[in-house]
Amino acid sequence: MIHKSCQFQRELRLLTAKDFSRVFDKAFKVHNKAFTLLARKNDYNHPRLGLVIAKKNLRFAFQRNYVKRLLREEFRLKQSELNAYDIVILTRRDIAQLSKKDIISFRNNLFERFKKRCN
RNA sequence: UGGGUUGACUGGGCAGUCGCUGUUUGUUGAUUUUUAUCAUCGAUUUUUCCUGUAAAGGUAAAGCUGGUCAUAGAGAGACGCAAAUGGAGGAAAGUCCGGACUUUAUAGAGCAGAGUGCCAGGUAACGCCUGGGAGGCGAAAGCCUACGGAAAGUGCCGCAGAAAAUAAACCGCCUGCCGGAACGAUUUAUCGUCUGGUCGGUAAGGGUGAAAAGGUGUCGGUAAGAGCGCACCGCGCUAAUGGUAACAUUAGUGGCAGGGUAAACCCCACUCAAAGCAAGGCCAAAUAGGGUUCCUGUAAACUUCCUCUGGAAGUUUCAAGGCGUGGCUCGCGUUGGAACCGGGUAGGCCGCAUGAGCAUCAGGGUGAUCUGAUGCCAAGAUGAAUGACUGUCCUGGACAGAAUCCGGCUUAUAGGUUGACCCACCUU
Repeated sequence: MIHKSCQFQRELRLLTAKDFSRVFDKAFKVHNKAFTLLARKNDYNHPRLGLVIAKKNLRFAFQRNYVKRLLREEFRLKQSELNAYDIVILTRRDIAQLSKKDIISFRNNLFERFKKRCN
């Protein structure tokens, strides 16, 4: 049961354009320098994650992959602490100038603030 | 040993924990297909009996067919679970070339357009590669080169310069002619030198320019000069020899065509149909719309018939009606009903991982590469996987992420391994 809470399977992701536009329509936001987080309550009993990593902000594919992996890993490990929300995380323009260390700290900051908002 | 040139390989390792994704096997078995048996229900056919003038209705049996339930057998099998096993690159990048594949087009030929451009070979093909030639750079190994045509035509070439091309003559140089008068000689009016003008000759020298109609010469020649002649070099043409060829060498011959620019138009030779995996193929819900068939109803119109103030049949048009608005009436809104067919959207599946494949060995070839034998199967996602954390080791990890697939080119790249060659120095 414990290990199950650290999985990241298909049902934990936003899969279709409908899911995404549902969140974009009506969501509350959490910002910092690197990311924007949009969230909306869903009808399941688990959270779901969707990522929007714009090519405009991060030009090279390896950078985009790196950011995606960071966010996905954090979501995977923290999912039991999150409520049943559909979450969409967008990158912001300034992220291209940040170091890997900074990106990690901004990521942690984002999730902390999101948890506070939920509670 | 140091410096240099040029190929080939590699692109952090190990252990543990957690995760993503493909494949295979096993397992559970939602669901589903099919067969058999039993039960039950319906349609239909035949027959029995009953009612009825008839049409028809009811009843029972048999045959056939379909649905449902149960049991048994066989098969498929989602989401899962478990185990095993695979999971980015040398450039995956740029999208610059060439192919495969798909759809469309296509008798053949031509024009236009685009591309290529020393020769030969390799290849599925290429603008790639290999070998060779020519030119250039370097002391050498070696490196670089869009390397066909300017003697088909057109365009462009500032400034300078006399002139930028059937040549011309600014300063010069030189013969002749007409003068001058300084000097020298003497034959006393002639010669030489100098000097002014002029008819000509000249292209050696100066000057301009990127370029001035080959270059060099203690050569000959001349009034001075000049390919005017000669020798050598260069160039053109011809021949021979070597080479598949590009080309090279040698000999003869011509005193010698000719400014540059063709990544300017152009000419010549050769090549090319177009669009791309969002190609393209298949399955296909809901809603809306299309077509075909059947059915219900009643009204109107028309036609035909009969026992003619009426009735029956047919055709066409239509919706009385139905449904919704809690029930009823009015009102309002909406609409014939059913079955089937085809197109097609969302969505899904295929295309899609066995290939101009890789490894080893043998053989042919200078080589690119080809042939044969044996062995191997090596990412396949789709809101898009190939990762995170911890420990440890070292030389402290660069550039950078598959998206239909191959062959190249170009660009980026920390460090490491290794072959060959050149030069210098030292030792023997």
